[in-house]
Amino acid sequence: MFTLLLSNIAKHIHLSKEEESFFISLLQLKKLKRKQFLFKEGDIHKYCTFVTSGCLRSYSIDKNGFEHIMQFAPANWWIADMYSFVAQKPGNLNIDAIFDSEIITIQRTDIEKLYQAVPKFERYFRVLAENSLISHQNRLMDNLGLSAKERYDNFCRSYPTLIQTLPQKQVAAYIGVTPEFLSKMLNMPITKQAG
Amino acid sequence: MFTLLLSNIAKHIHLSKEEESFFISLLQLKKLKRKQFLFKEGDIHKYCTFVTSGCLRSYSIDKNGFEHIMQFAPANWWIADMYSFVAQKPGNLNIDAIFDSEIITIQRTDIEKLYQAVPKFERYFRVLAENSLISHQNRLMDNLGLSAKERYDNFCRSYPTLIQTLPQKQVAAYIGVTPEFLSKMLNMPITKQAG
DNA sequence: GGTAAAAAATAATCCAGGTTAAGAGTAAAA
DNA sequence: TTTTACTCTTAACCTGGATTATTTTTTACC
Repeated sequence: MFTLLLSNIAKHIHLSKEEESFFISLLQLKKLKRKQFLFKEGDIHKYCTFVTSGCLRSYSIDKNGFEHIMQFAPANWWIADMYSFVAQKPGNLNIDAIFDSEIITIQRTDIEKLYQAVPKFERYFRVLAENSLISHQNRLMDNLGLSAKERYDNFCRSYPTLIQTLPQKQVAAYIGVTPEFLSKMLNMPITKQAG
Repeated sequence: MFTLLLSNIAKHIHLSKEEESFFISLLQLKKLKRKQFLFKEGDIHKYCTFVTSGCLRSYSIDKNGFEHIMQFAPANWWIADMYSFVAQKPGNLNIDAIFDSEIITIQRTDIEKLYQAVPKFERYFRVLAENSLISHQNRLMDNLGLSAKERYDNFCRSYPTLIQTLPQKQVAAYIGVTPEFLSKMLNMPITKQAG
């Protein structure tokens, strides 16, 4: 039930039996149906979420009504509106389930308790934040320097499993093109494709 | 000498006199001349850097030879090629000084020692990484959803001091347009500017 | 299975921002 | 104080990707 999360944590820090059971006592299990929201723009984010099955996404909606996907979270990933979660102010993101999903949540106030009781968790979440920062920096550079085709190829390389199950539309909203252009690009004769 | 850094740290964690002097013993002071490199693409990043005066920048160079700026680091900011620093592999970024600068560096191996000796620093760097993550996420959404003019206005709002001292070219390389287009945009009649 | 809704394909037209090139300021270095 | 090298501007032209609209295919759900 919690094994996926515990083994994820074990990669970074070692917990005693007591620490582990204290941690588990702070967790809640939930299920989300496809298209069900975990968090809406304007809410204040109270939970950090770990996905054990299915897939969630976080995205913002720009002033023209277009969705831009910040992150996909398949099994074994954390997801949150970091800004709202950290600052405890209304967030700009929406988070919902792309497929039926099972998640584990932990409340913000409980994370603070956890940091007090088991400071090792500061390390775990530091490493997570650093890795997430690195991947966002990479993505930013890709958006500034690569063509749509290159960003698409990158995406396929980074998420070989996801690309098979996700609607094209969602991929377009992640790499930063319209669904129409992505379709055109994928059906373009090979000879015309940019490397 | 180290007061700027110490007061930055004091905002997040409290250090005893012993902890403080141990920390200081790990630091090195350096000076960089304008245009001098701290780090070049392909190097393995051994230092984390805190700027006490002047301004550094980190940037990558795309396959067409264009620079894209990841971060400006004026006084009171940290800067590093996080990927290279964390993974200890050759990095993709360059870091150099835009103006003559004074910096404090700490070696990666010493940071690990610091985490062992004073675990509170895990918290300090966790909070830093989280804040940095939030601002990179914001920037990513801005790049996906806003026009060049809006990104420029955002930049002016976020860095009111920097905008006065930076060459336009550097601002263009940050917001993701060519210097030519930025110039055109800034000299466009007000009536034609997008909101 | 039937049908309503969403997703994908196709195509014509449009535009924000890129490209190229050349000249005019301006700062730095010698 | 004169080179030398950036930086900024201007302008004509170009293009990757957006927009809009219509049709076809797939998927979800009764």
